[in-house]
Amino acid sequence: MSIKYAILGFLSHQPLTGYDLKKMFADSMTFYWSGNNNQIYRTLVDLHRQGLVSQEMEHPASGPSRKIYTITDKGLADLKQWVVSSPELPELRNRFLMQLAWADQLKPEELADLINQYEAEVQSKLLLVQDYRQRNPNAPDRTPREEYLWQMIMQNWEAYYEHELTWVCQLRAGLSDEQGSQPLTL
Amino acid sequence: MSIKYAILGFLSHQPLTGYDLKKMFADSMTFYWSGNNNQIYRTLVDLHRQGLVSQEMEHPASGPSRKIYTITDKGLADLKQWVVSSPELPELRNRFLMQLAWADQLKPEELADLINQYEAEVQSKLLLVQDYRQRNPNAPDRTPREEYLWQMIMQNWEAYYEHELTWVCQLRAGLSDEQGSQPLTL
DNA sequence: GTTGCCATGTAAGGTGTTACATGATTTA
DNA sequence: TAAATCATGTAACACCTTACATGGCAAC
Repeated sequence: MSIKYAILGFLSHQPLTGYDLKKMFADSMTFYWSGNNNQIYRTLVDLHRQGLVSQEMEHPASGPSRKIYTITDKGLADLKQWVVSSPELPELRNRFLMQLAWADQLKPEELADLINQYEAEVQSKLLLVQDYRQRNPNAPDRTPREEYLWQMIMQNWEAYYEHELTWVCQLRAGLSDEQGSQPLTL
Repeated sequence: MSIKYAILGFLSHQPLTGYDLKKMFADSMTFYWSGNNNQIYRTLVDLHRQGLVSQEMEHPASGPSRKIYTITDKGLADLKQWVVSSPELPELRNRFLMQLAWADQLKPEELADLINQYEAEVQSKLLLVQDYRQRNPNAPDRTPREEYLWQMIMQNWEAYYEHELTWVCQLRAGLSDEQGSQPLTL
């Protein structure tokens, strides 16, 4: 359960409502969640039960009432304990690679088409990430080291999509060169 | 539901039992599944109900009886339809990046330690993938184009872990250089 | 006055993992 | 005779997504 720590992480910067978190997930780029309500609100209830966050109701004169969650010392400790725990290998599920794996029944044009579509997807995502990174140069409340870490995280994503693009080019080149006779020397 | 197509894909080469599939997933490298029984056997039942595979019981004189599944024409058509369907962006969940994101409370040694652990994980996985690729030079029943595609799939994985390693080196370099003062020019 | 945003939540279902259960056969 | 492998399956649970439901306020 890793959304738990994503939430604790966001809360370690500032108190937030469920709705705030939902938005943060939705446009975070680096955190893959769909930003769906169900998980967020349930997890918040759970965190509260475990004493990792405290809850405060706010009934503003205008606007709907909201529950503001603040991380507790216990929550901070739990977060830190997770942060130093052994990192795992990334989970990478590339549906396109599976399509390729069984693509031999396709005609050359069909295969080329598939590859082009994938390239276009990756390309547009890359632009999104680059754009996002330029629009969010640095958050004001971050230490230099933290800022550096976040930049490197963004760069990791950017590099991933860039490498994916160059790989696609290689793939296509190898296919047009007489259907891949000397692909391994590329 | 993408394990469905992974199974159909394997069956498009040859008839297999659930147990065969389980082993293939377990040591496939490129297909991330845990190779757990539950999903495989359930999916096979489901595929059979849908008429995408046919089932044949075998009661060998020695050894347990087994159910051999063979892909049908309908199954082949379904597989092909999926293979040409629009590819999606890969799903990449990197727990380590999330740990980094909230790592600012750590002492420099703790952070360095975390990074080293991640590097070691990636390094050993890379060796595994490289080793696997060299041990399985080419399957006998593949067309040249198919062989090429599988090689490129393996290369995609290999390249991913390689890039992850170089990124880790950059990350560390930027941290030791006076805590990331000029990280962006890397 | 209707669309859109703020804000909370629930229902239902799909997807994936771990662990359990069974029984025969092969190998050490 | 004990352990490993072949072979099939179930139970329970964790995780994640889509869609639904409600209601107030703001802006056009």
